Amino acid sequence: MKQSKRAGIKDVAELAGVSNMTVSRVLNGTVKVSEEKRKAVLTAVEKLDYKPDLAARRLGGNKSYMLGLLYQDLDISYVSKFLLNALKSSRDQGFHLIPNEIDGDIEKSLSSVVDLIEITRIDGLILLPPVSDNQQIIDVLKKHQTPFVRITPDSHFDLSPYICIDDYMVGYKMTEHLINLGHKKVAHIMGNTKQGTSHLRCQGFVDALHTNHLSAPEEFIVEGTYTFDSGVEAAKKLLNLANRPSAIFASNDEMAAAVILVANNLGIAIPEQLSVAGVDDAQLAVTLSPNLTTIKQPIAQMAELAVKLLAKGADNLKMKERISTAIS
Amino acid sequence: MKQSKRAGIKDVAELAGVSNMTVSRVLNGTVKVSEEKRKAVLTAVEKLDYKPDLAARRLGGNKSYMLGLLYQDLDISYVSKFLLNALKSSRDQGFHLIPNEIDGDIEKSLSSVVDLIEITRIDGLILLPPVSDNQQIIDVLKKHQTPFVRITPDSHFDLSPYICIDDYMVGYKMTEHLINLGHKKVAHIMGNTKQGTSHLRCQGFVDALHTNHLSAPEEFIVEGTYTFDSGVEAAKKLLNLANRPSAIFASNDEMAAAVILVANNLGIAIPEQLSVAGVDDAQLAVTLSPNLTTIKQPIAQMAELAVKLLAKGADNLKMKERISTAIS
DNA sequence: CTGAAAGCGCTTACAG
DNA sequence: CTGAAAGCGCTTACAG
Repeated sequence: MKQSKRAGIKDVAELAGVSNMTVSRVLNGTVKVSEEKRKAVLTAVEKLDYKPDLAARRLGGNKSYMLGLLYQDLDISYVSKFLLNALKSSRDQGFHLIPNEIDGDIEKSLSSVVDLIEITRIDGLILLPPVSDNQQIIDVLKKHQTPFVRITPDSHFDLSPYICIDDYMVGYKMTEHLINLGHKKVAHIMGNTKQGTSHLRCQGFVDALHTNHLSAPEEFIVEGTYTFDSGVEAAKKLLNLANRPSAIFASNDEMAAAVILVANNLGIAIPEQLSVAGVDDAQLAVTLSPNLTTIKQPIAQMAELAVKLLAKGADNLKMKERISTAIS
Repeated sequence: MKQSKRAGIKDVAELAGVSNMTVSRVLNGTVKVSEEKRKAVLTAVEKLDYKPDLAARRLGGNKSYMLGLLYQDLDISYVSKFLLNALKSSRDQGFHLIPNEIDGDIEKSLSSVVDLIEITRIDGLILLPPVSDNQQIIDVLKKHQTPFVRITPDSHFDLSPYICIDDYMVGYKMTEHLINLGHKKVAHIMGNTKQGTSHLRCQGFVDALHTNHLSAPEEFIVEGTYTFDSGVEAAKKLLNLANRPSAIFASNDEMAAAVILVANNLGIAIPEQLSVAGVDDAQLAVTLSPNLTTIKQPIAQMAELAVKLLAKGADNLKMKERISTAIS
């Protein structure tokens, strides 16, 4: 209470009867320290309420305990929710998160990112879509060899570690959800077949049916391209079938919305005669229609995982992390 | 391009033919340096693309170039907008902003604030409402002698510097706005007379009338308490007047909404027979009714001012800063 | 106006 | 497993 100054590492070392290094090692948990000394250090730390200075740690070592978050528009609910959760996770991990906007002024944006790397020496960056696919940003990060994790990138998946939802499980769970609703005749509108995502979701769909001793006739799986128009085409095919499905699971919400439109035009009542399900993509975080079942992105989990990956250090970065999803 | 390592202050000093100190002084602009050397330094800085390391600056000196922002709920549009603007201003001022949530877990929240002060050694904090009136937080900041600026606090204005809108101008401008609309008979519903804010807005009202060679009869100024109910009472008094006003300026939106309700009940058409104006308080940032003219808080300006005040250092902190407003 | 010295509080090698 | 030394890259006094 009467301490004129905050306790430093040497105060702790003195009280514990060890050297600075032992204190440092106990706190960082990198190297083995004898139980005896470890306890003495911990006790001293507790007693003095010692907290290692962030700047000194950065300057002496090589970790800054700071992470950056690159976003484009904070006003988007997806972004602010991610930020909120990322801030919480960062705090839990003992890191600070510095949000940084990437806007139209790309020169300025790039220079602010470089400053984050060179001046602040952040330990890593999280890129939110659409920054996840900003080649200029990625190039700069690569050049500076800064660890970064991209959230749901659209392409170039091999460029860096990234986090996306588990698309197989998306397909599986949504299909299972429809089956649990009592549906036996479930159809699927695939997304663009050039994207792995589409196939994963479709596989989940097929497997969920199989697990539940059901199967879909060939004509129940229609290819789309994730656009509303392609959804309209696909829906027409499915709903004009002699033996039409009682539920349609579209690979994204745009196509699901198209299904609803077509059904309405055909006088098919939703949800009485047809259940429609979609998947919420990327920044979208709203349900397009009250009659549409959709899968929302588990933003909190993605944020937490992103922070943890970077907090653990660049070495632990795998190329891909998948997150399970919840149906709403 | 081929530099194996980033340029340090000594590299700049060497290139410029001066000492480290001269470089430091030129960059911080604190002390006079001869024009000749200053130019040499600047040239060298430019050539080497020198950027002083943040941690070293913090450790060597006493500024961290980091600010904290305390908020309670990022989902509130007022908060995310403030954050966004504060982030931009911080960047412009060469500071980093670390957002930190204050939630129900007050122990944890307080400790995170203490960490911000003791570990990160931020240079100052911005408190957003309702944190601006959180006594526990304020006590901690006072104890640690950390500079902080409160945004639109509700009370205890002498506890710290704070930023609020210029209430006199709010009253003045809104009244002027109504006069410009052609109104001659403008009434005012004051807010709680125990708060200075109410009197300032009322004075602005009176002065605006006066400047425009108008005046309000005594019964045109009614006291309210900022509540909806008090607005109803006040509106009844005003609208039942034999010579009733053609425009009513209420000191906040709650009371203005009440006026609209009462007018509707009385069969008075808005805006044909009556114009209603209010003031957007604190976190509110939406217009309550399409027929209501309201003054919005200049969030961007407040954020910028808050950052600038803290960036300039504790010495420059005045107790009160006022911001002008815009009518929408 | 300018500089040489010391120090900020940690961590990285280097020894043992 | 543990410690003494040196250094991270700046800035603060202290001199002149």
